[in-house]
Amino acid sequence: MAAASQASTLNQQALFEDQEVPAQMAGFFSFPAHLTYPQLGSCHQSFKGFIIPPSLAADAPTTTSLAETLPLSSATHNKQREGTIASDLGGPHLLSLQRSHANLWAWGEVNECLNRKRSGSGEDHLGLSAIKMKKIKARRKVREPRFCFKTMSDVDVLDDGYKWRKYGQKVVKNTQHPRSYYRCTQDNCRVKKRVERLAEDPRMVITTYEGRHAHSPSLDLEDSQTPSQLNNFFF
DNA sequence: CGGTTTTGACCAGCGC
DNA sequence: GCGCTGGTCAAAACCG
Repeated sequence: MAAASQASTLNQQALFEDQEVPAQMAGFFSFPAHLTYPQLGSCHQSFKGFIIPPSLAADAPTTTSLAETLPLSSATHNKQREGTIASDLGGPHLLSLQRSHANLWAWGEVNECLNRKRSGSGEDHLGLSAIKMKKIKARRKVREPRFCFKTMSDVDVLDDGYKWRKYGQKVVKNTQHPRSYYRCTQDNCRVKKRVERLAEDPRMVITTYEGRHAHSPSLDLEDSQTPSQLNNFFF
């Protein structure tokens, strides 16, 4: 489990589900290391991410659909196009997302998707068929809030500061890489996560968190930063 | 020896 | 109703 927790270069897309993400947050940016992120906990490495607003994310509850809806190229294509989150923050302005020219590509994509969503054009939203959407909505009723990352990494498990126990592994249809299932080891914490590699590009790891931690990240880590200050980083 | 991983079995939801 | 698929369980194996 923990042996695979050292990722080097990360390049991620983040999908916030069932959460209110400020509209100004959508886009590419860099997550600094040693801050606490919702459901991720304390990240011990910096990574680049792509936030999808909940208005878009709400219809993409599975990692499969995430992979389908977000072009793979958007992560790699924007390596140098991200804004930044200031790490020296405090008070209400925890986030400082720079909406620069260099970020236009990402913003364009988000806005385009938003417009499509608003106008309700077509039967397909983000490439999902009506049947699939129906299926997804049916399942969403009983699901905890989820949060997905698409990561370019040679290791599967992101070091997020929490302790996980693997409880299953499954070969998913149409993929050559198995999906692994993890559960938070903390008592009374029902958070789960799934880790799988993208069929189209095995370099990409998709991590899906389900539920919210009811506790702080593991204390045996060197990070002594007060999680309470940053637990509501986004929310 | 206790915690973690592996892996086959089982179950529930869904489409046909 | 049946078969397929994803998700979970649980016993055995593994490891520090």
